[in-house]
Amino acid sequence: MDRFVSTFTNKIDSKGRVSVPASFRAVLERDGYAGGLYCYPSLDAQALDAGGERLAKKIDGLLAGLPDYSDERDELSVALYGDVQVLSIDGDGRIVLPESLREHANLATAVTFVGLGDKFQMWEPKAFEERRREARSKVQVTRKLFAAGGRSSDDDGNEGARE
Amino acid sequence: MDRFVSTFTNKIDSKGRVSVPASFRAVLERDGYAGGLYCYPSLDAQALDAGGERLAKKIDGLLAGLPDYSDERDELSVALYGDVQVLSIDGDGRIVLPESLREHANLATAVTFVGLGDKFQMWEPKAFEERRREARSKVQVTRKLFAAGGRSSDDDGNEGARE
DNA sequence: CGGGCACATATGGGATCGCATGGGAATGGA
DNA sequence: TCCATTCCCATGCGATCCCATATGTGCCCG
Repeated sequence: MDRFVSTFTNKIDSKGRVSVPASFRAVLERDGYAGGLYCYPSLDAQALDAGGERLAKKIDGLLAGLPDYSDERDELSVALYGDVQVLSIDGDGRIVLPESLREHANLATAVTFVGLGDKFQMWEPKAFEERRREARSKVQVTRKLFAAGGRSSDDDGNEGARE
Repeated sequence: MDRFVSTFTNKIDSKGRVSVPASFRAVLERDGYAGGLYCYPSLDAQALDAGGERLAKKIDGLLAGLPDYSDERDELSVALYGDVQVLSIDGDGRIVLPESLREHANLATAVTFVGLGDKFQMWEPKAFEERRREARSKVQVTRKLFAAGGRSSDDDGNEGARE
């Protein structure tokens, strides 16, 4: 297993600690774990994005695509790197979320970890339920577009993966 | 044999375990079994979809087509990866269905496994009976359309493969 | 041709292990 | 000295493993 998959909800204890789901930790180690977890506010949601080395490389890759000293690059650099925190995982597989991050995602007593392949997100549980509902209904639409769109080689794939 | 075929109904025991039909397990192993079974709620039915590595790659393929950090990608990721569970198969060929999945498919005491070629579905037995009846009558209609259109060779193929 | 034996599968229960969680002790910085 | 952070250990629950039983199916041998 080398991707972040499925969702887990864990509690935040009185010291602000949260267990990272064991399966996610396993992925991180396979990913060339360097003692830290990269974590930053999601750009377009009240959630946090996090991942290991692979995610860090992806961000680098995104920036590399933009010309040096362009406004876009500066903005993206700030947006992506500016708020990144490196969270260390303690001996029991737990992390501590800094105040600034908890605030952005509105985290108080529990955290829902959502695997997204290369990275994972951390949500306030109720907010995630809402988001999931939304995503589902939108996918229904997207799916119809795929089916109607007609890239036939992909078509097979879609049929298999969706239904 | 490299496709999931035919249907089986097995019981859920007091711990929530269900035996995966032996023939399905055989398919999974041929599929490059990596210790887990990918399973997620069907988007448009009260059932679960499941498969092996091949199915996982299809999901990846879908996402690979979308740019990083696009809204579409995020939504698909959440809807697909977020809901996916990796179920491990124990030494006796059984899996445990998490509460969230059982709920979606309304599974309580038994599960009907339905082979669909690349993947298979898990249904509450009565719900599946209902669904099967429906499918049968629709096939009748489809068949008449084919017959009218005139490609008779395809006729056989579809009918055989689907139901 | 028939009986019985061997094997595979499904199912149930007990024992063990790992993980999430909570709290106290040690450490370090202001 | 006080507060915050990190380390270490204890515990309870759930998940996983292992073994036992039942039911059936095919095969071999009489």
